[in-house]
Amino acid sequence: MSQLPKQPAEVSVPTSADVARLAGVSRATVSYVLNNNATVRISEPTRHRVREAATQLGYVPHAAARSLRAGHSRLVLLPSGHIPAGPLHQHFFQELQAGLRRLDYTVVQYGSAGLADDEAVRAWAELRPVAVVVPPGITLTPHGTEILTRSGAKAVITLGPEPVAGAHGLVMDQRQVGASAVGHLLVRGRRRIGVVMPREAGLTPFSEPRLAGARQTAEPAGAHISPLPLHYEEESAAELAHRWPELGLDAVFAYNDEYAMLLMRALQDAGVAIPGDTAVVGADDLLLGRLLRPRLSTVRMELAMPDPLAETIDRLVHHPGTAPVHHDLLRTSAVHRESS
Amino acid sequence: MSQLPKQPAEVSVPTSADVARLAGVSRATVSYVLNNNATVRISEPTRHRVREAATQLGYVPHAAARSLRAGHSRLVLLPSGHIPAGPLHQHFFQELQAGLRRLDYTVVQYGSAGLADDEAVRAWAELRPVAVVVPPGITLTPHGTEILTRSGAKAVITLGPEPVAGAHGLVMDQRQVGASAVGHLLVRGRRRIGVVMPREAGLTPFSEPRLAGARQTAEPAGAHISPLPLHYEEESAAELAHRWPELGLDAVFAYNDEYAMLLMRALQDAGVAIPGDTAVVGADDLLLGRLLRPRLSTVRMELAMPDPLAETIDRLVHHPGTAPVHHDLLRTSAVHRESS
DNA sequence: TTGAAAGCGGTACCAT
DNA sequence: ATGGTACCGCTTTCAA
Repeated sequence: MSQLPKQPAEVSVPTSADVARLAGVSRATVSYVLNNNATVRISEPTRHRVREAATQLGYVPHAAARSLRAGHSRLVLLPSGHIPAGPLHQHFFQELQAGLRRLDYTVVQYGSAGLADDEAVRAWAELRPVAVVVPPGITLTPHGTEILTRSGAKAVITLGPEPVAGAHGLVMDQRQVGASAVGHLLVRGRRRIGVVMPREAGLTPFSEPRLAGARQTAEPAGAHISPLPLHYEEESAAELAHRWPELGLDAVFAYNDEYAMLLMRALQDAGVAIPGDTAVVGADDLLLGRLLRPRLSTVRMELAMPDPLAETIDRLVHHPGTAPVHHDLLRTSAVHRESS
Repeated sequence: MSQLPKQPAEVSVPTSADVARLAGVSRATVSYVLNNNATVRISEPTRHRVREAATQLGYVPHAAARSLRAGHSRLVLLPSGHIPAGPLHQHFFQELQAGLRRLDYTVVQYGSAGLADDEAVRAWAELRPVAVVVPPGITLTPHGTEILTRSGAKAVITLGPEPVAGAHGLVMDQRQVGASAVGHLLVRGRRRIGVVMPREAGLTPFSEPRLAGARQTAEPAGAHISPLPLHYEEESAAELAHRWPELGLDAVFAYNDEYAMLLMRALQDAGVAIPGDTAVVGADDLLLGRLLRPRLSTVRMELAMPDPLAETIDRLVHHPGTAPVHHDLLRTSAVHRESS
């Protein structure tokens, strides 16, 4: 059983020609058998000999050669950025990936951190993906879209907050998050609202739109929004809590539950009553937020239809002519607990 | 400026032949120029014309064709499983990826969730990666290793708790985590120690070794270990906390900080004094654990040398003969706060 | 039922 | 300083 072959380093990779030779047939026949080609009839004994030879050699077809010949790949590229992917996204991609694999696509994540926009796009294009799904936090320019389509991508899909010219946009409008949070706070009578802006790099693509959404919602109600830069560190939170009185805020939307928990603890330590003096709202509906006292109010987010998305991609691949689709994936709702 | 070309759907992808035609040279020359081939001298005007033509057509080389010809790729494959990747791993991979890219490798994550072991391995092998880095939680059999090396992989590296025959093992021995936690508890005089076992699927590759490490450390000290199955849900924790008195434990290692926070809250709500009645230790050293009262004791984990790992891989690629390396990446240390 | 051969997009040797 | 061309591994007509 699989005793490691201590060959002199240079083990040559078996090709379909090797299989053919061993089975005593032509490469064509090997291809027919291994791909179960229905348009051609191969005798059972031959099929058997070919299969036998293949497993004996440990033959694995060469994807590059195959798709080179075919003129197209079934590769779906999923660039990933520097953003620490939260459980929500991870789950979403997991589903998407499963759905695409069911449709017989090869899904691959390509880490693009540290590449300039167009470098990254070129790198993706070299792989000749049939579809590219760009998550929020990675910027795709119209020019980038063009490079991709010109290199054969049938579907280019952005998940960012803004539709990109030429690409199909499945929008995740982060503004909704800010809007839900602030809406909730307004209903509960708050008017002077802080919005935490994480200082951590890479989060701006999320925090800026959330702030914008907060502003849009606050304005008509005559409420006031103050951005509050914050590091994800105890000292930073303590410092912010320290000057809380002079800020004169009666509520804060803390970007997400983690920043909310951090800030809430600091505020409590500084003697600020929650929700008495200041209401606190997070986002993500983490389990941990429910363990705090008071329990953390939050904005719950759901990503609709990862699976239909797989089918949408499949449709786009087959009918590339289609006009860009724009869809909103994000569903948000405020969850009232005790901190607001 | 990049007005979207509303072509009748079938835009043909430009090849090096197209570039050659437009520049009025041969394909060979195009290759020389675009790859800055030093072994051949091309006149400046020609170089210019070629570059001009390439950009004008939006030419991007075809990676598959290139590596088919070259006989090898520079692809490093990084299978990813169903396990919710924590920040520690994400950071580690980020670094590894950056390091490898600096060495001019193409790094790609391949989601293998829902594939049987050998299906997955075949799928990887089809891509003819030059190296494969298998994270913990994904099982690689010796047979799988053989398939990969036979298909041309020069370096197969496992990050799991157990070295795999034939592969280079960069071990992350999760037992250390349990050992550190229990060691800490023993020093503080605890003897009847519970170990939380998450019921969530996919965590067993981590939880089992941690339990084993706990047992190994407890035994010589005459301490007793009780596994405690727990769902990551408030009800499950409450239920466990409810029968805490009858368990007669004076300490618990809660798998990680998240489970620890969950359990600690439930215990407090059930009237169990922490650390008076029961000491609690988590793992991961999350910031959030420091916000609890009492502050959560934890096991800090560090993944040594992601960057040297990139260079190790590079070396392995160049000198494949090398005997399997086995190395321990994980550094753990207990951090005493207030919950123990 | 099977085989011979062309060709996918690049690269690199050998001529010119 | 350039061009012609064989070849990488695989699929797919077309012939036999």
